[in-house]
Amino acid sequence: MGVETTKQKILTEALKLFSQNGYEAVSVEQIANAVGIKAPSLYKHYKGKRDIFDHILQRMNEMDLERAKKYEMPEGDLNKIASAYCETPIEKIKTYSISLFLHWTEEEFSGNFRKMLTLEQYRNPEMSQLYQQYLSGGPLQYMAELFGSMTGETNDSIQIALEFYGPIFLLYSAYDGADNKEIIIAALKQHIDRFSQQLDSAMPKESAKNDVEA
Amino acid sequence: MGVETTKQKILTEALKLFSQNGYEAVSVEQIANAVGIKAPSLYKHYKGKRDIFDHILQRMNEMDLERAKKYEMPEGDLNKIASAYCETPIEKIKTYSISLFLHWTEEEFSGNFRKMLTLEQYRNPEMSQLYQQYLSGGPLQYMAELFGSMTGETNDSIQIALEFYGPIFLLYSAYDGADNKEIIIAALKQHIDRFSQQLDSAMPKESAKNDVEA
DNA sequence: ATTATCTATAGATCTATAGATAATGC
DNA sequence: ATTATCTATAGATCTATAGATAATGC
Repeated sequence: MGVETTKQKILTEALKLFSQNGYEAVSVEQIANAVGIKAPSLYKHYKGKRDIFDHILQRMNEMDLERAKKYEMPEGDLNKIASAYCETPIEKIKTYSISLFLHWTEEEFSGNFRKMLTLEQYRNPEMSQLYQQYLSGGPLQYMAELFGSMTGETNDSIQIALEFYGPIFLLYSAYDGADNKEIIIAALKQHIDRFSQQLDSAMPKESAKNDVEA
Repeated sequence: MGVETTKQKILTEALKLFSQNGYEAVSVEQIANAVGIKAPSLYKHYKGKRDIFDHILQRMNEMDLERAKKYEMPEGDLNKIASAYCETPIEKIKTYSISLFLHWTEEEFSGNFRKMLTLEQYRNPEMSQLYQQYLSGGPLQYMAELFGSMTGETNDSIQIALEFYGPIFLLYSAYDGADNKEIIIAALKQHIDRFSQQLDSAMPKESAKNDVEA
C-alpha cells in the first residue's frame, strides 16, 4: 500500500495537474512527465486522457462511499462506543462537519478532487451535478435534514443549514489561499462551536442531556 | 451604447466562453465563431488570446471602480438623500450586500467574470489574488471592517463577517445551479434580514434610531 | 486612404498508434 | 511469454501571419 503502482500514480499526478490548471489545459505529456515516463507509455494503462479522468471520478466515488459508511452509520466496531456517546444530533453534526472539512482539505486526493471539480463545474451538466452533490447542494441538503430532525419543523431547516454550511463553504476557499492552514481550522471550529451553542440555547429543552458527560 | 462594436463583442463573447470552459479550453476560432467573424480577423482587434483576456480584466477593473464609487461613497446627487437616510451601519450593510450579490449574479458581464475567475483561481498567483480580492477575502475583509466599526471591538469582527458572508458566498453557487433564481434571491434576503435582526438585538442600544422612519 | 474582413498557410503542439527493445514471470 | 517502456511519427488542431479583397470615410 505504501508503494504506488504506475497506474495509480498516473491518477494522482493527473489529478494534481487537473486541480491546478483544469482538465483541458493539461496535456498527456505533462501527466507523463509528472509520473516520470514518456507520453506513449501512458496509453498502456489508460485509453487516453478522458479515460484517466473517468477513473479519477470512479476512485473518488469509492472513497466517498467509504467515508459515508464510516460517518453516517456508526455501527462499526471500535467507533461504535465513541459515536454512541455523542449520538445527540448536535454532536453528530459537529463531528460530521469537521471530518467533512478535513476530508476536503487536508486529504490530498479529496482536496485536489474538490479543486478540480471547482474548475470543471460549468463545463457540462455532469460536472455541475457532481459539484453540487459533493460540495454545495448535497451537504446543504444533508445538513438541512439533520436540523429538520432536531427541530421537528422542516420549514426553516434549509435556511438554518445555509447559516451553518455557508461559512464552512467559504472556508474551503480561505483554506486554499491561506499560508497558515491552522488559522482556518481554528476559525472553522469556532464557527461550529458558536453555532451549536446558539442552536442549543434556542432549542426548547433536551440541553441537559449533553452536560452529563465531558 | 445599445450597439456593440466588434471589438467590444469579442470581449463579451470571449468572456462568455471562458466562464463556461475556462481560458485554456477556448480556442480563438471559437471566439471568432461566436462573434460571427473568422479567426484571423480577430487579430485586427487584439494581439491574441492573452490580449483579449487582459482587456477583460481591465474592463472588469473599471466596472468595479465605478461600482465601488457608487456604493462606498454616498456623496452623489440623487442617491445622496436616499443613502443619507439609511446611514446607520446596519442598513448600509444590507444595501451593500444585496447590491453586491446582484452585481455578481444578475449582471451579465460581472456574472460571467465571477465564473471565469472561479475557474482560473488556481492557475497562477495573479488569478488567485484576483479571486480573493473580488470574491472571497476582499468582501470578507470589508465586511469585517464594517462590523468592527459598529461594535467597536475589532477582535471578533472577522468571525462575524464569516457568519454573514459565508451564506452569501454559498448562494453564488446555488444561484448558478438554480432553475428558479428568484428563490435564491429570496433566501439571500431572508439571510440578510435574519442576520441584521440578530445583530440588532445583540447590540447595546442605538436600535431606536431605525424605527423612526419606514 | 484607411480599416475590417477574408482565404491560404506556416509552424507549433497535442493525442494517439506502430513497432522495437528491455524487464519480469513462468 | 507477457508486460512496460521507449523512439518515431501520423493526423488533428491551434495560434498567428501574409497578402488579397471588400467596405467606409474624407
